[in-house]
Amino acid sequence: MYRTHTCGQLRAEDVNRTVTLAGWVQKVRNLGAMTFIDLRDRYGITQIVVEEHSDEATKAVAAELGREFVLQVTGKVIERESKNPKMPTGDIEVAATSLRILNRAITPPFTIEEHSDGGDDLRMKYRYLDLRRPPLQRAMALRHRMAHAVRTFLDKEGFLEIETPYLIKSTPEGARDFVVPSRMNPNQFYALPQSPQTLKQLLMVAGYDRYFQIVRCFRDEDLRADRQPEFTQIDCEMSFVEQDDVIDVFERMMRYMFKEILNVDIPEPLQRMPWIEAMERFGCDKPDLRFGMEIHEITPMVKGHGFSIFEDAEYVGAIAAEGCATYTRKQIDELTEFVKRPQVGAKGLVWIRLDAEGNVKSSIDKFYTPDELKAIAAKCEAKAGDLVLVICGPKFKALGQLCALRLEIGDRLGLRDHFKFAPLWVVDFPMFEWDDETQRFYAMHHPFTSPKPEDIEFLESDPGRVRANAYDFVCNGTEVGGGSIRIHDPKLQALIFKVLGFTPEKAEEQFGFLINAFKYGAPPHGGLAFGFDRMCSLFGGADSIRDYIAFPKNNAGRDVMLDAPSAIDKAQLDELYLDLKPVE
RNA sequence: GGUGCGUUAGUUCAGCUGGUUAGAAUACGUGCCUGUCACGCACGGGGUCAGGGGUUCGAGUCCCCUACGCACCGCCA
Repeated sequence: MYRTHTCGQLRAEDVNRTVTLAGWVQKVRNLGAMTFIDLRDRYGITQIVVEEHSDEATKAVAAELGREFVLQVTGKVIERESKNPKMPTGDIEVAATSLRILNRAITPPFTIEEHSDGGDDLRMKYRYLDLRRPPLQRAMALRHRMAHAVRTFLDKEGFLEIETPYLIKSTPEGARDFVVPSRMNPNQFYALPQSPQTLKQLLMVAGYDRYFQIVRCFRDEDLRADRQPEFTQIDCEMSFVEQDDVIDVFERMMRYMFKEILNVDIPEPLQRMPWIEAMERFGCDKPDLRFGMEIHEITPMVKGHGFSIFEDAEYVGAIAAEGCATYTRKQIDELTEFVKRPQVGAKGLVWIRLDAEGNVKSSIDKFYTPDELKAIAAKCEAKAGDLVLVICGPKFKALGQLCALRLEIGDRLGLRDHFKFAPLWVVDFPMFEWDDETQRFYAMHHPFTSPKPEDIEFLESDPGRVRANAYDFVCNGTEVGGGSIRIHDPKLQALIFKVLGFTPEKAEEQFGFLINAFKYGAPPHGGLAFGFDRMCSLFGGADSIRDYIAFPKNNAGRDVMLDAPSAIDKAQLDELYLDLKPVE
């Protein structure tokens, strides 16, 4: 037996017990006659003491120890002479009677402690060392507990977890597919699923009316802090349901998760905000409701005063930055620079300062009287001491820029507290999005999403006006989940494909298996999928999902630890009938 | 495809308007130390300043290219 206890287990009541521990040497403090060793495993740290009267063999081993040696210690638990209240095991220590080196370690490239001195890149390369650190171990444990809670809840609700294949058919709509060549079917490729969307719909046809799966999905698109090429979804689908039924189940699931994992009570029921309202009040479809500073349209108030920038604009909108009237010229310039960055793309920023006494001063004093400026400020719900910030342009572009500005101010004012949660549903998404480049409509969600019955009449005449039975679960400015009620009527599905520019032949080629299945009695159905990694980072209070994935990819989609992707040899290529094209 | 920031000791970083032998902290090694827990003290080793090109009497420092890292825009039905 390698150990009788873990390194996080022993307490004052264990004094006098003879124990054996095994773990990694985090730190050796040699005081000359005596040596202290911090021994670590994933349960905690226990201090080992090698005293002067210890036998020579034990002292010799202690003198040899280095960081991250794997060590087995046998000894007696004793009360510490000087206790350490910062450690759960701080009342005791183990007086070693025997030390056995189970394995040696070379010096690690960074310190393996609560706060490492290593940079992100280095820690990623030695991920197995970083994963020894308590913050990463807490993240892995959180992820485990969350997956467990999901399964517990959905099992109780009668959902079956059913696995779907990873080697499936490529469907060029949407994200780029990762593809896998088939040796037995030369020149043909599987695709890895971007989500099990069509498969779970087939499960509905098959009569499994409550399905879920915690499943890996793959998208060959550029990465972000909250986006990985392979990521995990809680994928769910239900039959004989309408939008309210789906929202009901998964709102209860989220309420259960918040309570079970964080002991946080979220409102009941959650707010449901129509997409257009989210856009007009917050500038985006995933509003951060942890703070106010909503966007207000002031277009009619500013027109007709000779300020040509506003005269030419389709839309003029503003937010009132709380307490920012004291911002210096330099700080306002910084904000102006922020909105003018290519990532935000505004042409400029107009400001109106409402000082503590209620006097106004602005960058457009020449064009508006103080009373007019005060009226604009009032429209934005600005109080004395606030700074009104105005952006104009094409409506949805300007709204997006105001959204970016609002979040920036929120960050600056510390209003985006990681441990405050503001969840909501965003509903009534548009069915289609127009793409200027390809001059066609794309499904905003996916082509199986059903339109609102009352909007079906506009499908052909005015597709941009049609709203979908689609809904997103949003929290703190992040889209955590999304779904829709699907189409189960083949005629309606054919019409949607037509609006999306699919010829019947193209639709048949890509989705024939689904269209065909629907001829055999498809129940009305719908569902949704949560981004599990994002949910973990949200619950863990982090911005990046990488710390909640044991072995994540870097910015360029590389696994720097494995050094993947990598070239394969000629024999492997030949077997797959593949030739490589030189990179330009 | 694009924008911004970054790359200097094992590690995290400093290094100003270009100017002698590139520093600090920490880690590492050696020695001393009986209550440490960020142990302490002393000494020591450790550098292709990411790579390439250019400007200059002279480049870690300025310019260009490349590579790599991070964040973001596009993209992510």
